[in-house]
Amino acid sequence: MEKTLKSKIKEAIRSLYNSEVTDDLVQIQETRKDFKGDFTLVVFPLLRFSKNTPEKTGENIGNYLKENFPAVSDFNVIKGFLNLEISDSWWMEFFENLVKEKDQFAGCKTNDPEIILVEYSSPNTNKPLHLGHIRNNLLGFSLYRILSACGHNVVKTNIVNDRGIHICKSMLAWIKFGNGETPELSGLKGDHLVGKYYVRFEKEYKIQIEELVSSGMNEEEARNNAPLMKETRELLLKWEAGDKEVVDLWRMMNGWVYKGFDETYKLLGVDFDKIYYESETYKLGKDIVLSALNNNVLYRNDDSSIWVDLISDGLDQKLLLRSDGTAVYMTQDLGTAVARFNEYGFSKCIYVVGNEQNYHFQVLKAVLKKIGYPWADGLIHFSYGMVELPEGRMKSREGTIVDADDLINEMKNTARDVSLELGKLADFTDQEKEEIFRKIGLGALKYFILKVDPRKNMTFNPAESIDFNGNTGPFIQYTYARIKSVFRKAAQLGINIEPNAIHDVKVGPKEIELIKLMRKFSVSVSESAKNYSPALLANYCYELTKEYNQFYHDFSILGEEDSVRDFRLALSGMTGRILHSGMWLLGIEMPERM
RNA sequence: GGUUCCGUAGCUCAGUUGGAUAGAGCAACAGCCUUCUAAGCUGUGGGUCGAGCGUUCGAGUCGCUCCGGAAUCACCA
Repeated sequence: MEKTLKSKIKEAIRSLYNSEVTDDLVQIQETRKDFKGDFTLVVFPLLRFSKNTPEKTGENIGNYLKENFPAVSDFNVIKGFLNLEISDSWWMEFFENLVKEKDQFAGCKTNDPEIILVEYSSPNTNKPLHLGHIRNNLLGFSLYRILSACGHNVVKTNIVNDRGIHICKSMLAWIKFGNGETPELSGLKGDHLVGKYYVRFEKEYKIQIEELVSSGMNEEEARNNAPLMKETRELLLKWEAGDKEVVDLWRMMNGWVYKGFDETYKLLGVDFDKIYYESETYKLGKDIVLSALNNNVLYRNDDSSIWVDLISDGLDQKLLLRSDGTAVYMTQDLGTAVARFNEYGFSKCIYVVGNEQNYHFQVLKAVLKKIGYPWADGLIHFSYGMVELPEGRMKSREGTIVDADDLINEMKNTARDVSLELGKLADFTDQEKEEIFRKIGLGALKYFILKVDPRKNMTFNPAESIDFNGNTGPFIQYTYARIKSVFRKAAQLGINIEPNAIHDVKVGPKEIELIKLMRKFSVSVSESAKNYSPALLANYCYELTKEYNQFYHDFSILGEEDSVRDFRLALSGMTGRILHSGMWLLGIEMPERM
């Protein structure tokens, strides 16, 4: 609509003032609620063509449009704003086309589809997933769905940090204190079991440090000389040397962890097309660094460590390979990026990684470009803010980490408590009930996290997290369930619920309001894709839900004469379809009843 | 100290490429269940958009300077 309106307005200016104007001067926006009209043209930028007052200019353009463009039924001018009213018949026509459209995302499709990689999750294999990972996974997965809906070819990838000193800590603690404990024997989820030994390591390590400090050593020395740390380093060296016993243990414990992660991913409803392992990409990274050294792009320090100088890029000098020749984090990320490009030839690779790594990704991009990979321009760090608790940041030392599995369970339990207290779903089997509680609990969690602008740090209050009122997932789910309920009832009454059953019917402002909001659906999907922000879409879903709820309360649907009833059924059905699609893009399931 | 990000109602958050009188929810108070699901709807109160200056017809939005908070500046990942 805006597009045709725009060209009509340009036509008007051509005819009235004999001038050509550029698109950016024709500013069209939705009319504010308190004024009459649907779209508003801001006339201020056009005054230099009309050489007239804002009021007169608005008047002239309005008259021209009303005479030459049937969709514009009327207009009014307030100060420098020309409010245009779109005819009811235009809106009805729009709505009927929307109902007929089979592909819900037809309006969102991009003109130039790209191959896009989205990396998310990126767990370490020494501890279970926590609340921060949940935000990461939800953002990444939702981004994948939104970009796909816009017609891009999107690959979901994950990089697992399965190598390094941290996993050796868990291994060592398991060797020393584990007594052969396994997930099967203990009944513990694999990632939790390994995490338990990581915590145990830190605990024992701390004791050793304290002992050394009290015997007169300074803290840094104590950290390096604690027997446990020495043993861990030996373990790492053995791993790098390929010691069979160590590698077997590493394989076994990582296997436990992966099994645990898979369960959590399944609960969250996320998955991946391709998983990369750091243990497989760090060698490629080393090769890249060494060959760049030969081409004089990098330099070697006196102690034979390898560095890159990025001072001319406004960055610093950065280590790429340790003096003993082993890889650092950056090394493997270089390797992973190249491996990905070789495999997929992406035009964009989006890294969903927390904002504490902003600097890392600036460097990664700069190094790749320096080495000579022009495609590095397509690397995008999708940086999101931390999740804080009301008491402040999550800290593992203080035991304030919110575990992902625990949280998901807690959400389900709360959903169950609330539902049962409201006395709902009495006629359902236990299994059906559990399925609905799962959808509601997770819907609450996902929506709560996704509705916030990703860039911002957010506060997550576990106690109040499952608010089922207001701007929440369950509110939207509830509205959807009610729409479904109306249709069940209609079917019982033998009413034809086919969505094309729209006859001539007089529409009121409330209906128009709903249709206008429906029109914004594909816009908000496109905007979400462009800004990499599922939050825009989430807030749109809320807006539509709120509008529909008022409609639902103000009007009866089934109790009207046939033509009105069918129209309202069609409106309800379409609202349900859009809400379902929107929430699906966010990875949120919609229950048919709740 | 350098760099990047954030600051909107008591709390949690929206606010499209700069547009009209600043938007929700929660919390508080007052109404609405014989009626398609009350996990809902309606109403009331609540603001120096961190502060100041600038750019212009117009600034929560753009620029500069402060103030406050976060992250980062590792031979950790």
